[in-house]
Amino acid sequence: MSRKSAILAAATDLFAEKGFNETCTAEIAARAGVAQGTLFYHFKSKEGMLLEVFADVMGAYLHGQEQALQGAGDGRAALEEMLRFHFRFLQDNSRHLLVLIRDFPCHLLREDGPRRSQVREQLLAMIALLRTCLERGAHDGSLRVKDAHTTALLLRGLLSGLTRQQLLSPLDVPDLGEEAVAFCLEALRPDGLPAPLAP
Amino acid sequence: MSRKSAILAAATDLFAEKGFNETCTAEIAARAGVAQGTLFYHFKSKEGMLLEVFADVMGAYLHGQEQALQGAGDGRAALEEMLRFHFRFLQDNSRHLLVLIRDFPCHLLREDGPRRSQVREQLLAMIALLRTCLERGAHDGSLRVKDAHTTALLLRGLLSGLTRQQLLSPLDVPDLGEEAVAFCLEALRPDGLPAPLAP
Amino acid sequence: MSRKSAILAAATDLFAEKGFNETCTAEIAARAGVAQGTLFYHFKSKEGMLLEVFADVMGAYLHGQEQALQGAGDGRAALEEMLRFHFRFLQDNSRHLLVLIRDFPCHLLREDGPRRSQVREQLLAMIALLRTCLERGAHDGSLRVKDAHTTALLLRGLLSGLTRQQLLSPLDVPDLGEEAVAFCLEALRPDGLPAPLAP
Amino acid sequence: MSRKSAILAAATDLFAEKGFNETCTAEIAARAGVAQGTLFYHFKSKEGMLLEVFADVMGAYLHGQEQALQGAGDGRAALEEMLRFHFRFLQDNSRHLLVLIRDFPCHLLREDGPRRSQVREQLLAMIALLRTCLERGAHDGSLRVKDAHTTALLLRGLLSGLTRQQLLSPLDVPDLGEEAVAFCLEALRPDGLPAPLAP
DNA sequence: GATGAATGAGATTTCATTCAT
DNA sequence: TATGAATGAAATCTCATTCAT
Repeated sequence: MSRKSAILAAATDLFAEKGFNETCTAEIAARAGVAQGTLFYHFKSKEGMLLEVFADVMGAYLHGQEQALQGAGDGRAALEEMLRFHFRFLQDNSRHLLVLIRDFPCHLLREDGPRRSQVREQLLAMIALLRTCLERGAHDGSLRVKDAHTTALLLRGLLSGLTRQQLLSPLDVPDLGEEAVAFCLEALRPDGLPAPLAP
Repeated sequence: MSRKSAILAAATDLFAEKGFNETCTAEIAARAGVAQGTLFYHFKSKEGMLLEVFADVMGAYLHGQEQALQGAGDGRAALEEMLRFHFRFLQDNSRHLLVLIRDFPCHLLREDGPRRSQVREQLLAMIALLRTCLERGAHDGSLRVKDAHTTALLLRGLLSGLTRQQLLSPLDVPDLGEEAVAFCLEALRPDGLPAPLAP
Repeated sequence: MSRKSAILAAATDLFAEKGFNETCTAEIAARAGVAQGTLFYHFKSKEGMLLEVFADVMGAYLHGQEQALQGAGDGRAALEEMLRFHFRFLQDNSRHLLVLIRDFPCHLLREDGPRRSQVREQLLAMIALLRTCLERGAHDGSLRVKDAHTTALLLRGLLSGLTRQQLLSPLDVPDLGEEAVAFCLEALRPDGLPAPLAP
Repeated sequence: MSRKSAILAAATDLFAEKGFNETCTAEIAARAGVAQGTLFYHFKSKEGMLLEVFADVMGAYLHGQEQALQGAGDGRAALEEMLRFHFRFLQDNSRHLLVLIRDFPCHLLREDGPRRSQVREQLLAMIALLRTCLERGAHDGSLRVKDAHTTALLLRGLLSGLTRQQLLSPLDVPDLGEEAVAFCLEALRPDGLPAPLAP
């Protein structure tokens, strides 16, 4: 593993574990097994590391969501796939996902810059993916959706809120994946379609 | 206004505006119009200020939710009231709510201490309120709820996620209050109950 | 001596001795006998210290020059006083003067700021003083001056160049004060006026 | 152009533009179009680059002054040539001259070393040139000079001070070349010689 | 109760220089 | 001859907190 990826891995771990602010660059360097200066040879700044970590994790997540969307049948099935993928990703990569939701670099995105716009685009891409899925369902009658964009935002809020609660809550929160999937599908169920039998 | 409440007000504003880490105590003192030392006469530490700000805002929020719960008729109506109260609070007190969701003191709550347990209890109280509401609906048949605790957690996750998205997203997010209320009610609608007419 | 003036004194010494860039803040703190943080309690930045040191020394210098100008008789005598004062100041306060000419904060003055404009004004004040003196001499016939402003600039360049050479040259340079005074007076001697006898 | 001269050219530009301390080696390498390591293959250190840049510029300057001195008639004419050459050089090569006067490596010259003594010798050569000129004038009666060495130092101080003021002053300083030449010639004019007519 | 000067530990970042290739 | 990744020492500055008054 190259030094740069060692740094990236160390930063990902630490940002997830302790948060961006509480992680100091000396710690990242130590965990990556490189000198402090090496960090700044490979990245412009600590913030630059976060942005790159961010883009990487988001890239993997988006890739998975795209595949979930493509593989599925009707809109409802696609949505189910996407929701399930989210919670699977949460289980398998909780460390990585934590970076996304812990220090989502809100303030970083207000200003501009190449990395920044990349992250913003990824965020929009996720919403677009959800919208595509919802529009398909609206079209084929498998989902009841009034406004696809609004509903996409609603779903994204729900997913990120649940994930945040799961990973960061001081309370012990059980895995709400199945419940959440059922909740969403039910909320978007067309009138004619009967509720699925409980498992 | 006493010095202590001036400090609290200043801290609330700044924590909401810039976040806990980015706010320095000198700034709080300046905005409150007191000396830096005065901060530490009234509070044990900067973290202590956050905890108190937190408890205050959460107290007001909980108070409102309790009233919403008590005033309403059946479980479904009560839930609707609670959800609507949340988004009204978000509109009227976005600054304050921002403190709750921006720096939700996750790491602060892991350790113990008197203030810390207060905050944890408030968090539990909110979930209990939602559960009460859901149980009432389950009992009177106005809501379809399998497990009240799980659903309460789900609703809390949804609310906090949407609020976070609303207040912190780098994207322009419209007010999703109405959509969210409809979404939740629909998800919990009993089979027999017809969907409400669109407005 | 207050801590702030101790810092100022230490900074003056070190800036004169080693130059601004080669002096580190830890050294200033050590020599002033204060903690490093104290520097930044009293000054915004290291550059802020330089600016203040600068303004102080320049203030003392200007004060002396003003007195030299006021006390003298005709323009020629006034100029002589001013030139002599410069070289006396150079002898008595070489440490302080060194700060002025070593790190004359050229680049600092391009941008703006309250301190910066103070320094710029002091610089202009010095030139104005020289011009006043030259104009007086032009008026009373004791000096031959074509353009007072230009000549003032020329004299300032000469003085600072000589001072710089004196204090910073790697060569051993003798005190050129007397020579310089004679040189300047001779250069500005009106046609009618006989050259003074050599001492 | 060889790599080494590309480096030298880049260093000259940057040292003149931003000063020695504010120029970093990475920048020099980038502007020269070579790798950072290459800098240290050709030069012992960053300081070594400055010394070489210095010697080069000083060499060109001295060469011009020598020619000015040789080509002229009596001492007075020679001095005039030399002074004029200085200001012409200042106009044509302000970038290069800036290196000489901006970071005149005072502290560098205190210690020893082969390059260092070269620079010191060049400095002495310049003074010697001026002295030669003054002595010629003293001898042929075209200049009134009491002590040639002292006056040479005085002229050098004047020239470098004016140049510094011209190139680095935060104030807008007009070209003082003509004034300076006149000023010096007048200061050294023998009693019998009438002042030249104003142009 | 209130102050604000002082602290010192620690954070990020810079940069000349080295060295294996 | 040339490279460029890597270094680590050092520098400036921040900031929560303390304490004598």
